[in-house]
Amino acid sequence: MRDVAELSGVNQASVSVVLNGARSGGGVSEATRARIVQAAQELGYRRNSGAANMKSGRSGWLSLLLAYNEPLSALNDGLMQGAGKEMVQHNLHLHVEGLSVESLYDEALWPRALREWMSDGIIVSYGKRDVPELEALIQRHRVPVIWTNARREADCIYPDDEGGFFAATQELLALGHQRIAYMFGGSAEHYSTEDRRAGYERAMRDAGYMPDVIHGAEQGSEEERYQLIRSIIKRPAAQRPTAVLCYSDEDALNFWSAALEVGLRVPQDLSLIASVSRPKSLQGKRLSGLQLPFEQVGAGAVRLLLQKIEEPQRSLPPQAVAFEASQGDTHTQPPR
Amino acid sequence: MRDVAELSGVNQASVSVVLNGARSGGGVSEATRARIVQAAQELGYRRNSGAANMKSGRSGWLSLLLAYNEPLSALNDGLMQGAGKEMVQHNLHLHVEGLSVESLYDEALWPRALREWMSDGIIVSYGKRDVPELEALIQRHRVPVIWTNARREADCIYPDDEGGFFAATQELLALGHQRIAYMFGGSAEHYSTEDRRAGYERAMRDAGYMPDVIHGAEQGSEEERYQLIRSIIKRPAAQRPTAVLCYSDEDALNFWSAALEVGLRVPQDLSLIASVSRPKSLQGKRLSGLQLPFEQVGAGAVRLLLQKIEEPQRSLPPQAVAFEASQGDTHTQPPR
DNA sequence: CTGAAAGCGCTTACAG
DNA sequence: CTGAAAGCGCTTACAG
Repeated sequence: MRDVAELSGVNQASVSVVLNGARSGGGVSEATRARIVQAAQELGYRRNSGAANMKSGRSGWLSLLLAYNEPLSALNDGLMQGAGKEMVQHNLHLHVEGLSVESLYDEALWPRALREWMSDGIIVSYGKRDVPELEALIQRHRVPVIWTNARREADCIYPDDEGGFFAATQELLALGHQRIAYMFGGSAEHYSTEDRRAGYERAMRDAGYMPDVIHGAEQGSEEERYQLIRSIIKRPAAQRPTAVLCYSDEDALNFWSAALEVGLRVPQDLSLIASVSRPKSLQGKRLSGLQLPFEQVGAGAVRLLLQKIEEPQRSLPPQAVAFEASQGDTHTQPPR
Repeated sequence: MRDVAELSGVNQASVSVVLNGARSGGGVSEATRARIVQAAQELGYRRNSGAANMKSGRSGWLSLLLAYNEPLSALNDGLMQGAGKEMVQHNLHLHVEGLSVESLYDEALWPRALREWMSDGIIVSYGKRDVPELEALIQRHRVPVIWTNARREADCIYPDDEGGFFAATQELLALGHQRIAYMFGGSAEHYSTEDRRAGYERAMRDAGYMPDVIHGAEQGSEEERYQLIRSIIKRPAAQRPTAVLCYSDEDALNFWSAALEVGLRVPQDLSLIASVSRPKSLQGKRLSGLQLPFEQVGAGAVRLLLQKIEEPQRSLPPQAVAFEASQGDTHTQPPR
């Protein structure tokens, strides 16, 4: 900056105002401004963000702490994009640190966003229900935090899994399905496991039908799980579900292939809906899916975090983000 | 830090040495050290990393610029993890910024890692073949850079797609397959599109067989693509391939479902191998896959970048990372 | 419209 | 073993 000032024949402070000044203009003539910009270009000037942050007390960074634990890490893209787009509007930047399980227990591996003062706030996407270690770490460091993809008492935002599966079940009911099964799935550590089933059951009960939750084989091998699915597809037609709602898209594809195996068509003979984080296809048809609304979760998390940064003491009420209606080629009227 | 010094009755500089000093000890007695650590805990001291970087001239961050463009963004996890693990060993931290297409053209959206001086070097994962805009941006900012997932003249590291598909073809040949087809795929912008096909063709020619590349429908709908696959499965047995190698796991699953539709079994009647970024299953069997070696690419990128930071002028030779042998349940001996 | 000065929170050589 | 001082590169209020 001193070099730029010298080359353009002005004071270093003027360079600061022109290149990074908050108020545009700031009392610098157009000619001077042009000279400074020119000089900065010539010298390849890049601001030292450490120095800038030190003075201003704000870094302009928000940190996203992303758990490495499969299968939840697949959620990255949507969250990042949603958060990123929202941040552009506030002239903020997103900064992602991976968070491995081990890193919670070894001080040397702690995310730097927690250990040091380097971002204005933190968005956590951990995915498990209870992480007391992480909780303690955060408490101790008094950083503004918003939790995503977790249902907690405050300061969180997550997809409305209960509502989404309720609505999807209603959609199938509206098409005329009555024997709608739910293929249970998910990790015991994640709220969605309970919530999705609950949404399905509520819709079934509301409509006066018995929920049919397909359990078992959760712990078994993939092979066992497939055999279970096959046995359901092979039920006599009058007992076979005409539609299956699945926690996971993998299971939906397994229903699909089991149907193929016995000569049933999807969706004419069997409707399928599952939640998906990215579109899935088979036979050139798109699996009807509830797209997880992670872009909105990401954007919402940024907005909440900005509030939290303003008023760190205030608890923010939990926020559930609605799914969009299921889209795809694998749900239709039931066979008559 | 001043507060910590006061509370523990020492000079601020001693606090710095104890809490963040490079050389352990640094000439501070054990008793003093303990008092200082205690005081820091009590006050919840967190170092201001901006100030620290400013003094030391090194930030301890490496930036990973990650393209948002589907479908390449799915590569995140492996790269991040591989890079992250390697960095821990050098006491460095990984910092990820998303890179959208638009951000290349709008100065306000440029990654901060480029605009500002805030990390010691950059790992780029963009995925497209040519990105002159990004190239120019980087050149202009004179930051040490390593490119991943791109085959370039220098300073890059990428999966050895040619070698991987060569080896997979040889594996199928070794099992006794002769009619091995290759389902073409990939984006025109990515080197793997060419390289995978080339690896397949080289293995076939080496063995004295005609390559059978299934083209067409690249631009068509998913439905058209599936019809093409179906027509191949419906060929008379003597002309039908006994094994298909696929660029994408989606196509492999489509071959699989087409086989199911006409009553062929996988792998007894049809072997399938595809490259995968995460495991895929159908019917409770795992698709035989070439696992993309992104963890190694990430770790290697960090090592290369550290070299580059030491000697920014030197061009580093391109580095291709081998795939592991294909694993899964869908390749076996051909039907007799 | 432009310049001089203070100070953000650290690290590092150096003096005691 | 401990302390005093300089200075990293900025921003911001203030003086001219």
